[in-house]
Amino acid sequence: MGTKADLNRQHIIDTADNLFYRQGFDHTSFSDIADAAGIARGNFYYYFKTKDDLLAAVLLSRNKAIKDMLDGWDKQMPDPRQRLNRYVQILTNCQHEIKEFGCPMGSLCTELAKLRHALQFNANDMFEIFRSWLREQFSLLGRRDDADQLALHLIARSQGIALVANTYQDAAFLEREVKELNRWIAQL
Amino acid sequence: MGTKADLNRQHIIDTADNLFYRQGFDHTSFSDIADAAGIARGNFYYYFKTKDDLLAAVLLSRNKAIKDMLDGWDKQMPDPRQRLNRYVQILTNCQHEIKEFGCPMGSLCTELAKLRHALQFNANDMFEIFRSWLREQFSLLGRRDDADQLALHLIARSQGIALVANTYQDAAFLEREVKELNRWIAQL
DNA sequence: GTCTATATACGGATAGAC
DNA sequence: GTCTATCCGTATATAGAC
Repeated sequence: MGTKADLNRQHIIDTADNLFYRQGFDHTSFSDIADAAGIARGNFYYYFKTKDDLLAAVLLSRNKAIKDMLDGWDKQMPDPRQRLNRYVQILTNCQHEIKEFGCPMGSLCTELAKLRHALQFNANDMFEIFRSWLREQFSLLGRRDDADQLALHLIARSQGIALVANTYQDAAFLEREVKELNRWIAQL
Repeated sequence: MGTKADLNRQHIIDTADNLFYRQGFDHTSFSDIADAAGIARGNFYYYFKTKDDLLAAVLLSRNKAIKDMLDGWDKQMPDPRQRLNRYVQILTNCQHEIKEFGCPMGSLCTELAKLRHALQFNANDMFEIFRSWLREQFSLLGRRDDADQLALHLIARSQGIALVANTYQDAAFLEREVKELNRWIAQL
């Protein structure tokens, strides 16, 4: 439904999503979100009962965005190898954000693990969507036996690159490692 | 100096270090540290003026521990390949902590980046100590031209493994990837 | 649906007795 | 050096007028 309330709700979710990414979940206050979204603090609770409710909504919103993106890739690209390279290309396309704030998925999962947050494992769904999609591509390449291991391997490689690029704020390192991953995909 | 005050100071540092690792820096309060260390909140400020001072002391303490460890390895093992494998073995030895809390260096750097903390780049020193030591080992293996790139590559691989092992709380994945890294070192 | 005002808890940090 | 008591800011969350 495209009612005004629904649009406001999604606007809050998008604003919170962005701030959670840039500042961390715990470190982002309702005031931060309210200010950035242009609404009053009090009105906030009309849409979300607690901060955890808001986090849950952000996670669902992210999951949908990831699924939509992968569906689009599937329609545009029939070749699994091309799809794998498109996955790796995220690192290049988002290199400025990654340099500043790391990976939105990895940094959030890391934080929720430390907080021992109730939604810690809900956040894994983001990775799971990528993982099953990657598994499918490796299967199509004939690697049915170790498709899942290859999927997790590629995710871990990407996460390591994002973490180091963020820590060192080094985009050149990121570019080098992306080329390395492209070579790895080519020789599978 | 081994005075009582110095011992207390180091005791606070060690307690804070452990809590920062398990709960995160921002999420750990003075009350948490005081309770865990068995001292009163007020007495805390006799040793450290601010929370940031305490973090700085924790970082220095970590740096010293890393240097001492690497010096020990250098004395025990003359072969650079053996040393590289010993580095990777940290993942296996610490798999339970990594599964629960991730890598102490990577998760702290990730958090400080989000907080835009003044000591964000001080925390990188931990990685820098490993990086220069790894660079030395790759140089000894005859890879003088790309020694630094190999060092960063290995650090990124390790970080990705720790992050995914923590996110999925999956020790089997960690073990598989460690074997992969051992193969990579063997065929350098 | 949106706002202001406020309850309540907890954070870092300080003062000062002992 | 160690403790208790406390200030002050900010956080989540709620109440209730409009």
